[in-house]
Amino acid sequence: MSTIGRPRAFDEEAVLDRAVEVFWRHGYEGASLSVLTGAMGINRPSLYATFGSKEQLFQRAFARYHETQVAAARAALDQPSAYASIEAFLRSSADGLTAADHPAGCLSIQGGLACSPENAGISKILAAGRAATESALAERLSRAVDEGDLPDDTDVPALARFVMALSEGHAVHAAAGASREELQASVDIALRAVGTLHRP
Amino acid sequence: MSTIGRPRAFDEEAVLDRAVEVFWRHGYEGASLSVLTGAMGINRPSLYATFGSKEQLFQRAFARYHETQVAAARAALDQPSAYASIEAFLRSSADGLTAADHPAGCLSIQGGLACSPENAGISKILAAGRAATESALAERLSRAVDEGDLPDDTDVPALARFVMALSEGHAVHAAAGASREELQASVDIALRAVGTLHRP
DNA sequence: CACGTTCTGTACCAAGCGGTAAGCTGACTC
DNA sequence: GAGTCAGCTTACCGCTTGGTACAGAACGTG
Repeated sequence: MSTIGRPRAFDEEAVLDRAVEVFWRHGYEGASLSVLTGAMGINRPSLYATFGSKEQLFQRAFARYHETQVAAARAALDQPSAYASIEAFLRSSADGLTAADHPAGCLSIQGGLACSPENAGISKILAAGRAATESALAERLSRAVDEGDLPDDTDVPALARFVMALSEGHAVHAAAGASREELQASVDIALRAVGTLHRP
Repeated sequence: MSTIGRPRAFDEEAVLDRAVEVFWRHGYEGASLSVLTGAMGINRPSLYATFGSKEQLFQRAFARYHETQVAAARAALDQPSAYASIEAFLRSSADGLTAADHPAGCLSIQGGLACSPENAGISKILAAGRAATESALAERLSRAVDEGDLPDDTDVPALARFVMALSEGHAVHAAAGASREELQASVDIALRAVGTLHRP
């Protein structure tokens, strides 16, 4: 914008990344402003001047989470076959859910599946994010049907839901301490189901 | 206990059921004492005299949830084959997650996957409950291996984890509004994977 | 009937919550 | 170097949180 006035003493994206981590670890309601500002290294008024409110900060954080984390899983859908896309999606999810450089699990679920009545909007935002990912999955699978890669009578929404639900369950497991190998072994089993779909 | 003194004006199990529903809908931290006492129809001091603290109330509520809800899914494991047990487990879970007489989803997950630091114990209690169900599943599958129903080289823990993770994912979906039929269609796909295990 | 006992209702507590007003600090322009 | 504007710091706001002290009400017992 402008260079007049005292320059900002922090990098907006950097402090946003710290906020992502706090929300990820403690959820929306569990992340108090004191913990947030402590982790972000800025004071309350700076937070409010920059992001507006706790809820707006969360939305920014959630958007950034999608850019930096969910994008990888979505990119995995660029595989030549439906099977390969699902495998890549599930494997990269499992990797992301158990990566060492950030909290275990998934912000879309840790963030606040259940909230107090006044924060019900947060649950909706998270659900919308998950639904968008599921839609991307369904679109990829629909293309596979068009290309003859999957049978015409494939229940595409159900298959997308199955894959997404498994990934969400893995997120729950990861948050409880499951290892990467444990999740990948579960993926192995899921892929057996997908394998049966290719040969009608 | 004793009949001396003023008799209690409420039924302990009845008010506990109301507490279960509030925790289920709003999670541990999202369920304030005001909302809890309002739904339970008792005053704060009665709640504390009867249950001790909010956390102890939650533990009682979670135990009751297991008795009344999770027990059905566990009972589904009493089927003659591993396939039938898994199918019954997943189908009864899907039914329970979308029943009309209580909130959608699962208290074990809605309750508080992520919490503020001082309530981290709640997440652990919930995780332990889920782990217990997964163990019951694994035990049933292990028996199936012993009986020759599943191949000797079956990765039993992974299969149990797969089934449990899918069920948890369905809980996430149900909380976001998924219908019973949508979940059952996802179960249909999962069962394809299980079907391939029976014929080695 | 008065007693001890136990529950209920009101009214309250300290602490933490999300959010903000006001003044100081620092970097730029003129 | 004075003026200006944005950001930082401190201290505070009203409100809600989980939890409790205290007095009154309802019972069984002497």
